[in-house]
Amino acid sequence: MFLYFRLSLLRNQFIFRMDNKKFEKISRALSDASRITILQEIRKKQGCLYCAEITDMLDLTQPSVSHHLKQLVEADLLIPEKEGRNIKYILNQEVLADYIASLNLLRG
Amino acid sequence: MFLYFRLSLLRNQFIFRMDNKKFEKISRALSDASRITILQEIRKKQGCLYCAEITDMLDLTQPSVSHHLKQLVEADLLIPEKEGRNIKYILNQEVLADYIASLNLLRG
DNA sequence: CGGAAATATAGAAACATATAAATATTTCTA
DNA sequence: TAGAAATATTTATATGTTTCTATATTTCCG
Repeated sequence: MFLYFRLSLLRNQFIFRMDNKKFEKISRALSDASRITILQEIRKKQGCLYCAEITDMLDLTQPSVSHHLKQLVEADLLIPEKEGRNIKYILNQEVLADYIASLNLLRG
Repeated sequence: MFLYFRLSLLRNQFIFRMDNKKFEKISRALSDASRITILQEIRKKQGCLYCAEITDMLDLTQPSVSHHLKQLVEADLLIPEKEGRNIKYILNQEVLADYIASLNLLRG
């Protein structure tokens, strides 16, 4: 069972603190060069990119890219949206905001 | 060689963007339950804790704790300060702020 | 319906990580 | 200076991660 706590109101949007398990999972998802690149490229494209575009831009085989995308989706950083046989990946702004909020709790 | 770029001025302090290698290293340091606990406990104690206190509070052997502390230090999240045969670990607020700033760059 | 295109999964190899036991190093103190 | 206390290093083992090749699944289109 997951317990979330409301933390603060920012940018007209609720920010939730995440538990340590989730924080750990997101950190691990962020701890790989290819996955960081994926997120940066999605940011450049205003928040979403297609799977095929990601596969093209990385110097990895298709299954490897699929593996990395899975980690990002399982960490809730990306939301996959099926469009026929293509998949559009959308950056999950809320989870990213929650992760940042958790990091801010570590500060003095 | 390390190249850093000045990003913004916040809280009377410069925030620097970090390169992806450093971002990756910090993320990896944050991707372990014991290390997250260490940082949270340091936060509770206003930013610093002694090695012995950390070893006491974690249910791990001393070498394992030493290993985790090393990772946090090598990621620059903790600054070790020797005091005789004790070591005081201080949270590196600046690096944490830089990491958060990098994450904010991923947002829309 | 059959083939092609897009993505996912399974399996294996190479490498990295977490942990503990044993030992080493550093530094204080009696 | 000898021993104890605090921390680090080495070594070994078990587990996890990244990457590939090969194959499967899903979905479109002629």
